[in-house]
Amino acid sequence: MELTVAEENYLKAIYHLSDGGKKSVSTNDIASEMKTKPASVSDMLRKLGEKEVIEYRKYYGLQITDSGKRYALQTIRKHRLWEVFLVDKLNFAWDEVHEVAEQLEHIQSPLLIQRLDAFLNYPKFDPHGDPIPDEFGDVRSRPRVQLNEMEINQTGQIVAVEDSSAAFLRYLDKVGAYIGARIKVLDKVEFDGSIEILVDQKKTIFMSKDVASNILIIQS
Amino acid sequence: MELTVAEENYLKAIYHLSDGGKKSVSTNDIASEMKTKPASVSDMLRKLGEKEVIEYRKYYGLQITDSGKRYALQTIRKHRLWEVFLVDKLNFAWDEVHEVAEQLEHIQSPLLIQRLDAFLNYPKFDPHGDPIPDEFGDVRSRPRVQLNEMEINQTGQIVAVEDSSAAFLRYLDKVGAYIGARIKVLDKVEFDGSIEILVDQKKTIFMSKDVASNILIIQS
DNA sequence: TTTGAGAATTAGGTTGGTCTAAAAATAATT
DNA sequence: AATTATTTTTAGACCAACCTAATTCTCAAA
Ligand SMILES: [Mn+2]
Ligand SMILES: [Mn+2]
Ligand SMILES: [Mn+2]
Ligand SMILES: [Mn+2]
Repeated sequence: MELTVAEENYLKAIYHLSDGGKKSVSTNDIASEMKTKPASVSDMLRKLGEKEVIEYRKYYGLQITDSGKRYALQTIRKHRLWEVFLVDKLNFAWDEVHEVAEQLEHIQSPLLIQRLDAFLNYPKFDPHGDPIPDEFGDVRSRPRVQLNEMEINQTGQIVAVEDSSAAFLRYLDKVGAYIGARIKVLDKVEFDGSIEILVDQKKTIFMSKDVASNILIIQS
Repeated sequence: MELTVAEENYLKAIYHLSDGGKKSVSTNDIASEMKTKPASVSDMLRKLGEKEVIEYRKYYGLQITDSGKRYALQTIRKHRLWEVFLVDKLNFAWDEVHEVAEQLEHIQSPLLIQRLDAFLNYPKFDPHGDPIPDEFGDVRSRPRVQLNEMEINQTGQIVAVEDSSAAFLRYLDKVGAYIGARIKVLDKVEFDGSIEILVDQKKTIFMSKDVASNILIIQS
């Protein structure tokens, strides 16, 4: 069975809003995420229910099915692979890729995705540090901590940011704290929670607790 | 103004069928090209007329406007750039690319196309030897060379013959050197100017300088 | 110059995706 | 427990893109 572009977008939104099927999602939540009206969502939920990618009980919410999860993860996989392509190969900035990936994720061609994946050297994370599901929908998830929660002398790798505003990304770019950078905590200031880190064993940078709390690390 | 995916596809078909606005096209021609019914075409022609990308007089056919040509050439440009990407970067065979390019050509992002063009090193021809319009819609008139003037390792596509005698055409047929065939020069013999070429990546043929000088190639 | 074949258009219907406004169901408050 | 507020669904409509069947138009042959 194949899904329409709109169905793919709804399913992806449902997957994200429900945190992979764990939390419950409301019609209004979906509507605001999709920038449509609740009436349109009700209509779509009925259709998604008929296609059995969600289990839908009127007025009582929905549950994404295993089939639905597979579709959602497939779309997420494509979205993130394209984002890697745009950044790594076409020199897009982090904050320029989303709109385009939102379109590219709907291109139908298993061969294309397989080849793209190989061309990009089987990346495991997208430019925002989010994990790329494999072709079976498996997501390798490693525990991520906020940089401000790390202790002195602990080390790790920057894998994601929680604030992806252009201003924040520009700041990171400027100080050289890019995704993938290896870091070590050199010092922490008790008073205000600010932190000093060593980036890639060569550059030392200071940042406020506020900034650090928006940087996600996988420790190693 | 923006065109829908369907409108882009119709306009591209009209552009091609009319040979860039030179020949007249019938509703039935469009219908069979687009694999739709004539009734659907009439409907679409009315819409395209309203958007002034064609000039449409009921029962008397249509004329693509300058605006329409620009849109068509833009879509063709994107289609062919993506084909180059698929073949050069993702190792698609040149007969596997069309379906996917048919989808990719509708992605809306001027920046994407600009960057893709640069990434591919500003190619002038697609994998089928068709010219890629530049960002202003200008198509470089395709310089044709005689096969005997090509050098070893150069590639191209057979586009015409200068001798159209039955005997010559019969010969071409026999060796599989038909119009449209992609060729690569494998070897040249200094002594008599004879040449060895690879046809469609599978068949090797020898020909005299005399024969080769009657075959016209667009290099790519 | 009438007529008939074929081409093209219109009429009316379907599906997907959206909307507003009205109605119904659930949740919260008194 | 009753009433009000909020959420959700339904009703009815619109637009894009298609379809089949009926109609209209053009053009060439009788
Ligand atoms: Mn999307
Ligand atoms: Mn992302
Ligand atoms: Mn297309
Ligand atoms: Mn081509």
